[in-house]
Amino acid sequence: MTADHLENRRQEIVRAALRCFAREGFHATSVRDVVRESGLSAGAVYSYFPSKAELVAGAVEPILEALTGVLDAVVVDTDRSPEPGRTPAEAVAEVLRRIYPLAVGGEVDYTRVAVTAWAEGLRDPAVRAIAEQTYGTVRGRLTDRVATWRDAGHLAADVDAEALGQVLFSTLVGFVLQHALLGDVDLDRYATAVCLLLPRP
Amino acid sequence: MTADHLENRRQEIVRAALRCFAREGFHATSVRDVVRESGLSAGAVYSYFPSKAELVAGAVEPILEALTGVLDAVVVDTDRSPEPGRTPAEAVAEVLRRIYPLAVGGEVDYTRVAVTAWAEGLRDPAVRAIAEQTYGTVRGRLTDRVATWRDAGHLAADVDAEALGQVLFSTLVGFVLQHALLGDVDLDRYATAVCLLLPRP
DNA sequence: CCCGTCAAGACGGACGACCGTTCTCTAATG
DNA sequence: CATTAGAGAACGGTCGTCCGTCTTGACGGG
Repeated sequence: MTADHLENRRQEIVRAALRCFAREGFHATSVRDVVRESGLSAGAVYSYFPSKAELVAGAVEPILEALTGVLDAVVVDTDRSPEPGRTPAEAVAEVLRRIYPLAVGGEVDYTRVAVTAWAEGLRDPAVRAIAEQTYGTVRGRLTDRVATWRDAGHLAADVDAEALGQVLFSTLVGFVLQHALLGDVDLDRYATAVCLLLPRP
Repeated sequence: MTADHLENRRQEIVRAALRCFAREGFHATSVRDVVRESGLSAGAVYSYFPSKAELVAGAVEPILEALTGVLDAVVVDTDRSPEPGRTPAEAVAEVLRRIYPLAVGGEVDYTRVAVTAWAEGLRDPAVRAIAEQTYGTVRGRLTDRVATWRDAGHLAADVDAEALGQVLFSTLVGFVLQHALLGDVDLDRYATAVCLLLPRP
């Protein structure tokens, strides 16, 4: 088996699994469901993933990687600009606008997978590790932006950048939750509202 | 069986179930687990709850009711004051401060149950209905506060109150998620940071 | 050029464990 | 004695996983 073939099959299976997970969550989808959705056999799936838990981890990881990717792209764009023209809140809004089409534009709604991944992270150490690492990175970037913004004199010198980074992070995950669970949030209106936070003095 | 006895037993079972759910989530806790935790028998549990799904719903409902209760209390307090002295962000911070001891001060960490309830709401219509109703109410209250604040001239007249209400709601659920999943948020620092979001002009 | 060989990928039924739920029996109460 | 809450074994079904069987396609000897 060539390495290419192995990787292709793995991705095929992961995509089938994600369709199932988005529909029913991790626990309510059986391995049989994934097998059926993938068009393969149980034996075939188990020759690419040693257990259901590994399949879950394999499905969660690329989603969170995409999030850090987008965030880094926005930060890089910002760093390139001559001066920090965006407030930290505007940076968050930009991240939202960029990640939205990736999250809900495809065949699966990744916001639904994200919410089930949060729940799974509470008990599965592997998922938790992925979440801690990724979300830690994302939040750290936001904290850095806040600190820079504060040190440029736009916020009081004693502002707690880390806590404010946590709050801005909340506006990201809060959008994900409301989109997945309540389904009544509009990206543009939400992003616009985010930009009202931490206004320039 | 007296109505008192029935209600006491039901609450006993619900509390045992919540301990299990906070540990492992809904799907990973079996009815046997709840039976063991409650010290009763399977037959007894099933004579108070017709199914596991009802048990889940019975566990989720009082948690969300507590949330709306606290929110209403804060809104009432605010309405009593001679003028709206609190910004909408400060109202959110106050809700956080009041609900925190209820959520994590007892024998179970309700933020963990909340996160698993979100995931369950994606697929269980009964849980979803409870979440939609409660969170809809909470968000509506926040939207009202924003609209009042805007109409008092503290925000531009064309501000989208509903969207800003959604953003403020995100800071609530975002705290819950970060507390449950990452465990590294400090209530006081977070609440203080929330207050910075919408400063008085 | 054709056919026999062989290895590897895929298949899908089988397995034990455990699931949610039910039902009969027991014990204690008033 | 009548009634009923509670106990816990038992049931059919489904779970995750494994493994024996089969298909397929590349390759080399005649």
